[in-house]
Amino acid sequence: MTTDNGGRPRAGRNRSRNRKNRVTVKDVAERAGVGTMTVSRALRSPDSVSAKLRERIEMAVADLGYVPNRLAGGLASSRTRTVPVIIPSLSNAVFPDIVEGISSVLQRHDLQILLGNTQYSLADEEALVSTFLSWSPDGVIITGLEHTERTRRMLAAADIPVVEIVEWGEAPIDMNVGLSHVAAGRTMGEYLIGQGYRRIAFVGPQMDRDVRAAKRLAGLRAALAAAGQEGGPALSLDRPSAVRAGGDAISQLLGEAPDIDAVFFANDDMAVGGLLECQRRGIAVPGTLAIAGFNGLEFSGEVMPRLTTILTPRHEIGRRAAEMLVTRLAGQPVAATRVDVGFTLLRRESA
Amino acid sequence: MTTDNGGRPRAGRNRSRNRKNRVTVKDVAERAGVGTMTVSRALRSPDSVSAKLRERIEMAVADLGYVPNRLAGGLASSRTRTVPVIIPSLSNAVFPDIVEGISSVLQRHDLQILLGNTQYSLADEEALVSTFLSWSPDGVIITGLEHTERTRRMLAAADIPVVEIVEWGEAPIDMNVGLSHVAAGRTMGEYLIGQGYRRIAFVGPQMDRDVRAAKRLAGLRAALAAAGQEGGPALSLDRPSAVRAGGDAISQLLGEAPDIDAVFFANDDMAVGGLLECQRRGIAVPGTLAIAGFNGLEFSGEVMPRLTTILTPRHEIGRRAAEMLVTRLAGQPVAATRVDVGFTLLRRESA
DNA sequence: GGCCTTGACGGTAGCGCTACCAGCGGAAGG
DNA sequence: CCTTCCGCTGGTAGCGCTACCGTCAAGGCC
Repeated sequence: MTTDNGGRPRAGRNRSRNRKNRVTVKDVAERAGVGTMTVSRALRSPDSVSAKLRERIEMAVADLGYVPNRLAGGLASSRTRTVPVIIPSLSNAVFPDIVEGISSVLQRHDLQILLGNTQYSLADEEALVSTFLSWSPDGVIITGLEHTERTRRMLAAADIPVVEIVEWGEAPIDMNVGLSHVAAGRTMGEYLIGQGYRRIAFVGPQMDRDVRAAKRLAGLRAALAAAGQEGGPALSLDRPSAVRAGGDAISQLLGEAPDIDAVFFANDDMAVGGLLECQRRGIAVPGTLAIAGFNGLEFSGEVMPRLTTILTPRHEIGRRAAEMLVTRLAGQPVAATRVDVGFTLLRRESA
Repeated sequence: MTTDNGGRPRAGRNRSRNRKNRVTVKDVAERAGVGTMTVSRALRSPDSVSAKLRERIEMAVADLGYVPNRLAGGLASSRTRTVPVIIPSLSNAVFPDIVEGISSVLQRHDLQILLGNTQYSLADEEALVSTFLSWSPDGVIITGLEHTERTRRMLAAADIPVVEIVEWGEAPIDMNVGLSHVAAGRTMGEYLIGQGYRRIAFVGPQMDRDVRAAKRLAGLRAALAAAGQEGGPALSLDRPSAVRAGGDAISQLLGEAPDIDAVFFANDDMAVGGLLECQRRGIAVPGTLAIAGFNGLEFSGEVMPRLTTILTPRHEIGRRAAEMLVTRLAGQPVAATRVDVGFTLLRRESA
């Protein structure tokens, strides 16, 4: 047992005891009566070792319970089978879906995820990239196309596959999978205008930091401009996206701009919050006020009326990003290095 | 630039070029006119180096853009500032909250998270633990108290702080933060019985794998038994928890056991799905059918009627687990190594 | 049958860092 | 003024693994 309930301060120093008993390649090599290199090869590329030795080595590994030390391997080869995944937040339901998609591919290829959370801060992102690179990762998956100059430089200099995800656009550092949030915002704007709404408000979370929410707003404004319309107010909340935030936003909007006839929320959780707030207040949706969301989270299709929203293929973004990375790592060419996964307007009842 | 758009297969082999240019402690030492050890010390424990040298070294580091190689450092010291976090799934909204809590503490202490996803499989968990340990992590955070014997052995032998989270119980490997899911299930059962419900059904996701959902059911059954009642059917779905799954479960239950008067869902997302399905079908909640959930996800309080549920302090679990780990790593004793964070029954309108 | 190719195998030299310990100079004490 | 002690500093020896290349045996060829 490693604990003694009282919580003895098990020093972080001096793990030598731990080491003394450690099984190394050398032990395996001796046991199998071969050289260390043969053991190393047998484990990494079994085909390059004769069947007989391979078998002996496998037995020795099993007998001794040998687990290779990845630090040593990584140091020697600068390949670590490690992929940092850098996202702005986990509380926004969008990112777990993406990470799940990434994870489904990477785990199959024996690649470990290092998770980093930037809190939508480019400075934090830069710090994360720096430490992650000190792990000699085999590749990097990072959210968005906007980074500090130093972040871009470090990633480019690392000479490993880099996939920028979620947003699709020009001049990625290396590879890119995502969608145009401006186009998505415009599509929703055009749809709402086409439905006859005129005073369309927008609600986004912390838009000074969440660039993609801001782009959706830009798209909406483009659509309004093209239609020669003015639209309604745009609200940038000072807290992360959440159901409750959407409800509060509705209350605020109704106070400030009671003439609005539609609200486009930058995220479904807020939109559903808005929808439910309307129900509580007895406001007819979409009769009095139309509500639209973004992302196509599962429960947006379960509320009544169902939420009109834009479905983003989050799992696919993660999966494809990971696949591109894996392909590159296998030394194969990646057919398309800039992938626009698009989006789908879900016309439902709320707008 | 590292890309050439066509996707040239950048070989995984031969990163020597990369290496050649790498700035090492030696370069910094030369530049600052000191020995490598002094550089190493200046970076890890600045106080043990004279102010003059420290300053010179800091300048050299900045000038050269030195970033220490963590693999080499880890190999030499067997300390890596790395903490694997092992959870069953990211798609269950519960776990992102926990990871967020962990992350908020660990990032502050310059500890990296290695994320592992077991898909509720103990065999996958064992494989994950094995690879993670080969990284010489400084500690481990792992979900649940049930593991394979080998998993437990490996973790105990690693001689690092281990925190088992989410579930609270006897004989943890090392430290433990969570709550009793049996007690929580019983509490909800007692409440429902107290409210006069008699035919109480239960719906859980993949209960052969999700041990904690099964324990909530066990708690409910204990409450029913104590009250001398029989309850209703228990449904174990064959897919992960989701809103849609809850709606389908309601449909199935109404077909199979139309006399039920309450449904206790093992998760809020399913419960909300059930609630919304009832609304679509015009079934009065709680009049005809009461609905209860579990976890206290945010939107459970926004639907109408609001969902009666059990609030679990997910962020707190993550935060405290990380804090215990950090305390141990600092060589300080942890006051309580087994922490029951408890739960709160949220009596609302749906049951 | 001798020579050269081919492929499996192993020795050795690092990868970049830190633990260990020795050295050295200055402060304190006799 | 010399000794003792202490704290800063740096040389050296690994940490455990893999890249590189040399060795050696087997097989193919003329």
